[in-house]
Amino acid sequence: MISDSRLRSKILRLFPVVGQLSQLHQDEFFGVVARTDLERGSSVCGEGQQCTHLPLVLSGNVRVFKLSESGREITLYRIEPGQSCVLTASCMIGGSPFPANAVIEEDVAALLVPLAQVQRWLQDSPAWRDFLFSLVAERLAEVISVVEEVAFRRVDARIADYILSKADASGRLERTHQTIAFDLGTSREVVTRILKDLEYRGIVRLARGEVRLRDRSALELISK
Amino acid sequence: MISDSRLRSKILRLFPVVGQLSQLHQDEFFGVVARTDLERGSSVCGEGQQCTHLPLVLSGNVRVFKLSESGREITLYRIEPGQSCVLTASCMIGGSPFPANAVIEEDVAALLVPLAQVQRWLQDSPAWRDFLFSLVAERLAEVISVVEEVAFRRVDARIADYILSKADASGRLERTHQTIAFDLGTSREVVTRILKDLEYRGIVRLARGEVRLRDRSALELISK
DNA sequence: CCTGGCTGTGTGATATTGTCACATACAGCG
DNA sequence: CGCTGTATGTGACAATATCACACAGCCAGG
Repeated sequence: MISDSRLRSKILRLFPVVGQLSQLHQDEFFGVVARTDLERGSSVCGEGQQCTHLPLVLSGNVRVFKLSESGREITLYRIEPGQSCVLTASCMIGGSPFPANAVIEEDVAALLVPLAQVQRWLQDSPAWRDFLFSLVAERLAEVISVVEEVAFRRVDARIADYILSKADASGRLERTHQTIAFDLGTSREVVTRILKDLEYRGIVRLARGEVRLRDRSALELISK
Repeated sequence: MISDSRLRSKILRLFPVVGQLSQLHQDEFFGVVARTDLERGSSVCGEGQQCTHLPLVLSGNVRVFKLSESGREITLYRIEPGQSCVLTASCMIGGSPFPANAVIEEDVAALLVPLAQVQRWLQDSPAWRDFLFSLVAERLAEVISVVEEVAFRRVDARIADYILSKADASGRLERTHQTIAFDLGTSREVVTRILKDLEYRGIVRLARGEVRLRDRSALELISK
């Protein structure tokens, strides 16, 4: 039950779909959803697990990834505030098990919507249907672009993209080589070598746990 | 408009969901859907194209794939009879462009459902909702498993799997090395080399445009 | 029947990426 | 200080991708 009006308006801002529900369903929404906090590092859905609630993320983020037997990982996508775990959603509805792992990357505050309501609003609200379908379509597109990346692009170009897109305004990126490797689905050594080469060429500066961008345009060239 | 009763029963067999629509919607279904034939080799959805109908496949199949600039390809999944192009579906509903290519692999007969009906039945029929959601969930799972394959498995193991799963009862597989490479997202030379090695080891026999399985258990070992 | 031309296959050379095995460097802490 | 993890650096070698080209089987037109 959500009564705090500040929280309500935050919810409405992040999930405009809630505002598009009928007054009745909106009341029901605030009545049945539960707020949870999930701590950084905790695992959300194990491989093959069944889910009974649809989580709507208010803050923090969740990394959804695949694990290999040899200890490598690859990130499929991240769930950011205003989004939801559609894999959860589709598995709930389709009844299949969850085909990946998910861990909290930054402390998450989320709302849990029980399966029954998810289904009912799906029936009653076009906005809710669009919301869920758009989420799934978006994810499918994201995962397809991961396939494209892994299958066709060179690792140096992917690392270049990674730095360009994740570095903060001052060009700093706080990650270990291992973290980057886990995101990209490659091995730590490869990341180390490519970064070292970029440093040698004066394009980045390296320090323990951090990459600093020096020459943005050169990196853009490498990212092609 | 579908009036042929043999066709009707085929549709009901391939798409049980149609039988679960209300009588009214079922009549509407047979009234509004159009039958199309698509010829082998024709391209269905170009990258970035918008779709206005949901195609339900009755026979034949469609290969959905990604193209790289360098001329490589990778198959994301195939649409078989009884299935539909959910990418189409989710793009229709989510409004985003289609992020891949699709070509007819074997001549296709399909039904086209206009967007308006797709949306309306989504509202009225739980069975229809489940049908569409399950399709999307399935595709998402398929594409995720492609990511896993490409990122983590060795090409020889993937080729072994490929032969085991696609060869007919007598162990024959009619494909060129290029075709296999396109499916797996690797290059033709790599396929040639691995197959040649398998032949040298007595596990397969090669001929122009065909692979013949000789030693199933050895291949299963390679596929791990 | 011969002969191009096309498609499919074979192969070496070289670059990139993944794996294994260690070495070294840095940070925090008693 | 020295100890203990975590993070990074690197050589050697295996697997894969790319490039360049050779050659083999098939087939249509002469």
